Amino acid sequence: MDKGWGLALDSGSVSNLFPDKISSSTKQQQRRRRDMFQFPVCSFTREEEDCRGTSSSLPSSEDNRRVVVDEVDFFSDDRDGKMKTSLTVNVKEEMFHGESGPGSELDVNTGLHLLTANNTGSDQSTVDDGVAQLQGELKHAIAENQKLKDMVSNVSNNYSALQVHLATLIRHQRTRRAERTQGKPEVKKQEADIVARQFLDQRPSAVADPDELSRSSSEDRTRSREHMRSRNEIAQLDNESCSFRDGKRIGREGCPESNKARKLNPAKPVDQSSTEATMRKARVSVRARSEAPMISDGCQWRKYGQKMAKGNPCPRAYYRCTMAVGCPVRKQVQRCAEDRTILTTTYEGNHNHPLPPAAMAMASTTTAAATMLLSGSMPSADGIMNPNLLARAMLPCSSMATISASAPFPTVTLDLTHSPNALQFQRPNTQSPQELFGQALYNQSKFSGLQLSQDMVSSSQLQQPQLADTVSAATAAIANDPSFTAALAAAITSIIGGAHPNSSSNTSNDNNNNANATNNKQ
DNA sequence: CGGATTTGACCCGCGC
DNA sequence: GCGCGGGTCAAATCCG
Repeated sequence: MDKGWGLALDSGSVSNLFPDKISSSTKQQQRRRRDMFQFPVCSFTREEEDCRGTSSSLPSSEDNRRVVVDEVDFFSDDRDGKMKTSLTVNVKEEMFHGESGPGSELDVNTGLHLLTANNTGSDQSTVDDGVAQLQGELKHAIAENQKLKDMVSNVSNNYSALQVHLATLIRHQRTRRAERTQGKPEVKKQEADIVARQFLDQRPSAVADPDELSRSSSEDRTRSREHMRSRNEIAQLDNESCSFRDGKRIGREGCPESNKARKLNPAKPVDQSSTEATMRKARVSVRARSEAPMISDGCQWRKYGQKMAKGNPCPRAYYRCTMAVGCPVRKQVQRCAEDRTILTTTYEGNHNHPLPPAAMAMASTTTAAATMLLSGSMPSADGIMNPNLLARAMLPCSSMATISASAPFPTVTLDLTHSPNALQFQRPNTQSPQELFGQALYNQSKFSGLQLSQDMVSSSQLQQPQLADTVSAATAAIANDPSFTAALAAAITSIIGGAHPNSSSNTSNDNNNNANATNNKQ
């Protein structure tokens, strides 16, 4: 009888070495067994087996009988010479591949074997004590693991909020700087008001003041038109109380003064307003191949319009984020005219609410891209950055990342359609399209944070030497320009937010289901 | 019945 | 001034 001592860990739980339950062999485990990642462990009992690498523990095509390993010693620390506790995992398999035949069923024993350094008599009570002690340690580890998970989750959420806050503050700072240089106190004061109110809008919707909510909601609805009315923003804000009453729109004709005021009160100089609109309206466009009508990105969207765009027989759909009341994020989805399998999704705005892990990769990446774009388009101490350098550095896994600063809105385009790299790091079979897409973006954004934490990037991702130059150049540029702090923060966020893609699979699946349900309706 | 989607109308900026 | 195109609204409709 072959007695196997292999250790198999679900790759999805590598980050969690202490699952909630240490279960004995179950049918479910046996089914999952085939999908598990196996540690290469050498055999210590078979003399004919020497440690020649990972293949020693894997079955060969000629011999399906599993090569076995006796013991994996997890807790070999024997400093005090007392108990030496080993966690051993038994895997007894008669056949490795023959699960379909009778008698070939896997017999997996994941029981704990405890060895003691001074076990002269193999005292059963000592073993029991060891089991109890180990179970206690496991419980403790499980509890700590859960705490750490919670902490990571909290940090991610806080980072999202801070990101929004930071962008607002930067905007505010620039407004103030412009105020100092151009000195039009009255108008500028109103601008500052707008900024402050925008920040109020960006708070999570949990703020409970009904008046505030009503105003926030109405402002959000009108904000969508800000890019059109940027020259007359102040006048429009003054008229909003007329256009919306108790949070309900009373019609465009309900306030005849409004349009008149817009035309007659160009309260803001063109250059400043356009700058502000640009800050708000930077867009991130993602091109990806998908047969689905919409790429699932972890957020919930409500369709609010559809238009035929010129030069494209495919209609363009307009979506609004519905994960929180008043979330300003919108997206446009349109198929490419030349290649109908390519879906172009254009994102605009920052979420004003915490995001589920599945949406973090996308949101962080788009935020990072937008921030990077805006930072690059702004004069810095070192002059103006080359935006395409930024794009390439930021998204090196994408074969094509371009920035278009042309009117009306600066847009970063991330082209995933030619990028096998962007999708090649996936676990096979098990990921939903949403996870694949989010993971691709996660990989990209993680790569963009290469200099921040190289150890976080797997070696497989580093096997892209052609990217080294652009990444290094971007690193130098970023290091020399403090204005990229926000972008770096976003990149860090993307790392944190996507650092546990596997552990977020439940959430992402939920969201994916929701999104698919939405898609199916379309 | 309530929420999501559809779709025609409307508004606005821009170019001619 | 007018027409065009992009973007949004909201009543009507659909759907679970």
